[in-house]
Amino acid sequence: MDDAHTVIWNRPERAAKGPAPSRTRAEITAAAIAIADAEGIDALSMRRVAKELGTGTASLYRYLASKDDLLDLMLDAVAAEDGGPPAPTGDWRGDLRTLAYRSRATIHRHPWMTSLAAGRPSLGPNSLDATEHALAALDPLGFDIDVMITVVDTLHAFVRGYAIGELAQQEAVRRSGVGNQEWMDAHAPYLDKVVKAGRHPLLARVIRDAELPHAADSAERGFELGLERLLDGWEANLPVRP
Amino acid sequence: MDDAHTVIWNRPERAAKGPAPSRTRAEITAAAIAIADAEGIDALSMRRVAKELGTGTASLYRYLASKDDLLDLMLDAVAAEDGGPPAPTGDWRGDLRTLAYRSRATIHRHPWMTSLAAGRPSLGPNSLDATEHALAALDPLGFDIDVMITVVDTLHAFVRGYAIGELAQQEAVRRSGVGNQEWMDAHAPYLDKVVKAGRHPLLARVIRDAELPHAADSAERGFELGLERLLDGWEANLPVRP
DNA sequence: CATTACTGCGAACACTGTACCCGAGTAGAG
DNA sequence: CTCTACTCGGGTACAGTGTTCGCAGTAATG
Repeated sequence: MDDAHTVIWNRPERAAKGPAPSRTRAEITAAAIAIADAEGIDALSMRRVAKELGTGTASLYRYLASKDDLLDLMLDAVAAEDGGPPAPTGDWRGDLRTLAYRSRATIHRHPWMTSLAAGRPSLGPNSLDATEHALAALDPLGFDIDVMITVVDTLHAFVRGYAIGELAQQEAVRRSGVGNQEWMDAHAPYLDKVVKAGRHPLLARVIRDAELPHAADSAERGFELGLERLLDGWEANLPVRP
Repeated sequence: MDDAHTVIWNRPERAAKGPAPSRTRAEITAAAIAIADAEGIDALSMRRVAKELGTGTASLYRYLASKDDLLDLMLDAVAAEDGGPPAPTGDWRGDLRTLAYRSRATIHRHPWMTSLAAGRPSLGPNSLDATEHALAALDPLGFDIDVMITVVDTLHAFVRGYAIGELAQQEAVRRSGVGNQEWMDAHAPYLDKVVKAGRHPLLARVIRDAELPHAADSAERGFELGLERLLDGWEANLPVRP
């Protein structure tokens, strides 16, 4: 069995013999990302990609073994799009913060990422680069290598999880085709009923008294607050330098 | 326009007139969850659910407006399955920890949750219950209501994001149909190449020296570590009690 | 220059979600 | 008790999906 090609990153772009391919994997990936960005992940079909590229649908399967491979390529392409992560500055808090904000911004630019990452670990070269740089920011702290992994994992988990929560709202609005105001109007009577039922006193307090949910930058501020507490947690557990 | 029924939770189970429906929404939801648990989210189709229930496919649309509605119902049903969250004990760290572990366990029992939650805010009654209880655990701490929201959000974000990372691996294995060992074998030569290339010294150190990734309970320990740091972060920022 | 190994791609297959329509059956009104 | 209005179940159909097959054409190799 030809094991070498079962992993997309190991497949050669061009064959040894035969005519030159008229398209590249990068071209196909870019077209797919453009579609997903503009019309959502549900609009991304092989036929749609082919149409965008002015080619036959079946031709795509000369470059990709499956649609899943295309999704892998999309995830990795996105990981590289802003020229790779910045170099460590020595200020580990700032570095991690920057990393987190950039990661969140990337997800916002490509909302479909969140639904994709759910069933797909990314081992693409650009994703590996990103992990390397996150580790580099932590390196001077003197953490155990195992602890460093958990720090990076936790940071990623928080960013991913938080961004998913943010986008779930937006996606629901987009999917149902109604505007944000109409969506809130549609749910308001239901939430009112919940509050009036009295079995959720704290939720009622949230709906009545909380200011953050109504703020224009509520997601921004919630993200900042969560992130800073996370950093605080590590700062309180720095290893003793020898 | 009939706004009241545009939200699934407001739709009456039974119509005012006419014959009694032979199935319930709960029955359909349970069948769908069983399929998704056993065969993965990709195997969940309306025809498959209908077959499981011994009914016609089109009949399902008497109970649900769309497949998306079914997915919403599934998410909310899962939120209720272990009899609701436990009551606050006064030990806020313990309470939040319990909540986090239960949430993670639920996701592990139903891996498809992660791919669904990506595009769907959960406003079902059971999901609201869960939020209420999380807020209750925090109530005695004297946090501002807005801060309480961010704490709950951040905790959820971490748990969701971390569990997604865990399941991505498992899902990839399940999807490709090969065992965990075969999967690692298939990727090993590629990772070796990366290490040998020398441009990822810290990743190389991880692959060579780290013990955690090879431990049987690596995910468990990583989760615990991340969670404790998160709790540390809040503990370091408790409000001054008057 | 024949051979070989590739490329592009139309057509087809087995699926999917769901709209439409029908006969059958039931509940409330008179 | 009859009538009528409405709901239920479900067969059929449609548009769309990912993917495979087979064939014609092309570029490099020996």
